[in-house]
Amino acid sequence: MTVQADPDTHEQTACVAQGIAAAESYCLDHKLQFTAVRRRVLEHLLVEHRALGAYEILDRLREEGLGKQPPIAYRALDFLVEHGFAHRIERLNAFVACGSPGRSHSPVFLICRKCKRVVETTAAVVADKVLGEAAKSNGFAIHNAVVEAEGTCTTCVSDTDLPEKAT
Amino acid sequence: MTVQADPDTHEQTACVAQGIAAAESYCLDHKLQFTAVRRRVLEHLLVEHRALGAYEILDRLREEGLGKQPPIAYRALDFLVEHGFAHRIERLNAFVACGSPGRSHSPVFLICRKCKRVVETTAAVVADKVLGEAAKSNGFAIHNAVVEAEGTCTTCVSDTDLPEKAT
DNA sequence: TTTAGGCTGTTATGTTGTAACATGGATGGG
DNA sequence: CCCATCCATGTTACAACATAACAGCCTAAA
Repeated sequence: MTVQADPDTHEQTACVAQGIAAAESYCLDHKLQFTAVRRRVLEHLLVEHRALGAYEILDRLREEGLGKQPPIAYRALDFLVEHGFAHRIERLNAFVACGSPGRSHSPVFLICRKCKRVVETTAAVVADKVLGEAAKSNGFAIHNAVVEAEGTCTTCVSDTDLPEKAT
Repeated sequence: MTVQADPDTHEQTACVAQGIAAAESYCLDHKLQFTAVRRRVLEHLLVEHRALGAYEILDRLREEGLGKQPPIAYRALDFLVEHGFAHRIERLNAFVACGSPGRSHSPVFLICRKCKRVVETTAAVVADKVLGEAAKSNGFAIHNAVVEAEGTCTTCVSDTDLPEKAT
């Protein structure tokens, strides 16, 4: 995936433009409406590169005059998630832009406790395989899997106290 | 882990007694108070063998005269989770009894969409290996991981569509 | 007996999410 | 052109999940 180290310069980077372009073309191809609200929500998610709560997004939409009530934000987020432009982070009740829009994948999320940044990485093959086996031996048919890990990212790990341990 | 096929006979099985006994002895060893509320909540979780919401548990405590307000349930659940007798299922905002209390493990949850049953299986490989690698290459130190898969269990997969949820 | 710690009781409120219905704009068939 | 249809948005109202903050109470140790 694309990783952007410096949030300050991030807003202007190709990251955002690429994400928007990908969504745009996908929507064109699939006759979906990439409306102002949906676009703006995706832009916010792309710019932040961290998980944003629905109400956090709603606040921004309000400031921009794009919507006032929760359903506005939730509907846009549902759309983005449904079509693979964003993911929901269960652990945080929040949403993050997808790092690989268009491609079907089994994302793994690394969530930094301190800065709340979310890195999406694809450990697809192994995760699918191992989970698949676990499911099979328990008679489960998996529709949808979530792998989320909370920890400390490189930039934050140097900062303060705890060196912390794995799982 | 222990899997219990028939919920009707489940209530009386060793499953519950074992879980309670494990918690009891752990609490003794660690000078923790295994109070009535905590015990009862764990019993409910063990009996159900599926994820229960905090308010669902609270309802039962109410019926039994063990508590009326949300904090009662949440505090008991926090205790159980903190000491490894239960897990929180992020995806469902709900809680389930731990299948391997006392042992440190990296649980994977298989959640049935229809009957809401939760099977806990230990695919340590997923957490340790896959996540470990992903984390390493992204400079993350993992504290805590969640692997949750939603799907359809054996008994429900045959039914095709309908009959959701047990209670 | 006093004190400190931990559990429970209670109020109040914060946060997240959705059901249900109304409005309005675009599009395509007649 | 007009209407039916679809889909997005606007709005109200509420449901579901969660916690802050403080009060009371019991027990165990000093």
